[in-house]
Amino acid sequence: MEAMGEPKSQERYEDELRSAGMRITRPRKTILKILAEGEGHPDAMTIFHRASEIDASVSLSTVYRTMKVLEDRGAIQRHVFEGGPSRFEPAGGRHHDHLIDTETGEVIEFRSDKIEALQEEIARSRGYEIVSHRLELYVRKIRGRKR
Amino acid sequence: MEAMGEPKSQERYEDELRSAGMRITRPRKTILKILAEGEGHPDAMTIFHRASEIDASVSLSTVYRTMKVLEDRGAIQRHVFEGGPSRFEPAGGRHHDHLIDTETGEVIEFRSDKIEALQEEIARSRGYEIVSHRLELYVRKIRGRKR
DNA sequence: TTTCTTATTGCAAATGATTTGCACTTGCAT
DNA sequence: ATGCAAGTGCAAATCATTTGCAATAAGAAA
Repeated sequence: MEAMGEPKSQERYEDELRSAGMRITRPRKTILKILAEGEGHPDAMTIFHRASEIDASVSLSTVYRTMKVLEDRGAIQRHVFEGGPSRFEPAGGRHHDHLIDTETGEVIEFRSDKIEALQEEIARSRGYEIVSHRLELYVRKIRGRKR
Repeated sequence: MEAMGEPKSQERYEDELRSAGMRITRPRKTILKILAEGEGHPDAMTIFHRASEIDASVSLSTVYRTMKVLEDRGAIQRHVFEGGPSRFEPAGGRHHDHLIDTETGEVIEFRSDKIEALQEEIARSRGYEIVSHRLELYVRKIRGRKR
């Protein structure tokens, strides 16, 4: 049922870089491994920390540089939620939007064709075509019986 | 027909500050005048420049401090569009979302009750309640006959 | 496998937007 | 008019991210 931010294997990421003529270096391997683990929507610092546990020599700059390269190649997507640092997720799945739990920071993906259609309609009616869009719902868990 | 980001008079802004026990200083008066002119969705630097023409002594820090105060008092709203600096607009009108012309940076407001309802539904179905949300359509003007 | 070219790296310093510490002003209640 | 806390300008600090540079290491070629 999971199918939007579908994680990719480390090999898949490596191929994406290799086929773009990029070198597969030690630090990159480490970073890709972290991404392949697919733990949520990590920010650069989180990736850096996880990577450091595997190889203490990878630098934060390299994390940033690698993320940029992956983003440019379309291998990952960057999201900037309210007031926070950029967070990344594997790209390639279908487009989707996000629910951000304001208490935990957890990100939940969702998509609504109805909303997509309405957006399209709104832009068109104003004489515009959509280049990209973002819809973010900042939410709080409903406690109580609420089924 | 304009009714969402309805501009406010300088007096209105001053009252909002005064009733919050804040002093109406010279720099604040200048900044509020700029906001009252309601030219689009300016960022701090733009406000600073416009204010400087009226009173060259107002500082950028004061612009930032004033915007923060106004935001905390709920007198204005801050928006951070893709990769840009914060931009401000008078608050108080009905909630609305934005279309951002990717070529000119112009911001157009809109609202869709249908979309609002769908968002509500999506959050609820996941066991959450919406705290706030943002929907931004990055668009490009459709040229040609397209009526 | 050794060589060699150049992409990549780590580090430190630079950026850009925004915030803050501090000593000096200035609203404005008395 | 006065007094003092709120507000200000300025410079320095923050935060996330980028970049210059000299050193290092992929991986194509020999």
